[in-house]
Amino acid sequence: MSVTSGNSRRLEQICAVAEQLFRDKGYLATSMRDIADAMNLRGGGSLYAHIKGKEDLLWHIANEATDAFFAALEAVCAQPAAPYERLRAAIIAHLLVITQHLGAAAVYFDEWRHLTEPRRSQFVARRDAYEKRFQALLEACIANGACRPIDTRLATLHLLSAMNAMRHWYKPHGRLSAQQVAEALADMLLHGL
Amino acid sequence: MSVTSGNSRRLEQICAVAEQLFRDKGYLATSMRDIADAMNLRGGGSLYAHIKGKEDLLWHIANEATDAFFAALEAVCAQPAAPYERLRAAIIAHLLVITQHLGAAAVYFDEWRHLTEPRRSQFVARRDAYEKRFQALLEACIANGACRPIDTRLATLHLLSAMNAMRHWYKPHGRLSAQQVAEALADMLLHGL
DNA sequence: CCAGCTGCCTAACGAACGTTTGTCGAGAGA
DNA sequence: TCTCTCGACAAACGTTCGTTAGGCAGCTGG
Repeated sequence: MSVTSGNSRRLEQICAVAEQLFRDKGYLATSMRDIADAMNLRGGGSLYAHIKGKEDLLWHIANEATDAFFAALEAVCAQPAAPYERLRAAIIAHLLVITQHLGAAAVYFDEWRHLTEPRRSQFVARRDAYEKRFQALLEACIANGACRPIDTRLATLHLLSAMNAMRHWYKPHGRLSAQQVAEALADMLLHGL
Repeated sequence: MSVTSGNSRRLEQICAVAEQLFRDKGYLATSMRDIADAMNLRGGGSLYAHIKGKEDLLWHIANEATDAFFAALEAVCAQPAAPYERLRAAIIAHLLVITQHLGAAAVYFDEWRHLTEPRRSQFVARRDAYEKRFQALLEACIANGACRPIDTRLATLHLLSAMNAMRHWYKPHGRLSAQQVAEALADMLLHGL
């Protein structure tokens, strides 16, 4: 994973700080000196004992996010359930991953395009595979009669992008818990306003 | 509008090119030299006969987008209609503005945060006002009984962010026309999957 | 025919960026 | 105690950025 040396505890700290800054200001607007400052280091150079370059941070965070989404989806699919219940569970699981990894979600949805090849293509391939799994869940619902026969491609694009848009307005420690927000959102997505 | 001189036809051309690049690569990743290149000019300096600075372009595009959204919403509200039909018309109008101004939409939703104060605050204020108008439309539907009594704040956030997420996947000249996509999306938002 | 304006060119500026390098103090192991 | 390792420090590197300045071609109105 492109680590140069030693203490991987420290690497996780750097990634956590970078995640927050990438979400707040964006990848390009975040300098190595910003990250160093946020860790109480005096110069950006100190970070290079732990990483090979700035893009390593982006790559590491992007993969963490991808892993989290896949893990949540596979946990849902591992359990026996009717197509509709499975889709609903997958939606809620996806939303909960976002609420728990807001920084990584920003990288996963917005900042990934600053990856250079070939990592960018690798990322996109994994992302596409995840979307196909979701589309299959939706098609199972329609085949089952649990959903209206709508355009599945359009519906999948809408469903995923609508879920992902949650990162723009969800605030932790708000009036509702993450679980409550996720359930309410799943309800609106499945049954409308 | 921060124009330094002369031909405002040329300014519009610059903005059109910048809009495209800001959408493709992001504001920070787009250099003045990139914009000049895309206009077949040989150096970034030539642009400064028409603008005062890079941020002027962002500001100009952001305002064009805001104006377009407000104009579409006011056209809908100017016509007499029941709350539900008015909400549906507003949704479709909003989606059509996005399909017709994909570059400006990218600035309106993503790149605006690179505006510096006080313009950033001015932009956010206008954006908030627009969102409040939409929330009022939704509340009218609930008061009317046309919609279920859901959490209006949550529903508004979801509705707006779900509509805006369309910019990530909509492609002009696709299988469906913009009008068809907008109507299908409005249907899914209002009635679920 | 010429004066003036407009728009683009070229070159350069200072600042900020990611990254590299050499140094040094603190702690661990023998 | 000596030695080795590790993380942080400070300074500097080459590049790219937004921006400025000066000059020059071509059109326009008198």
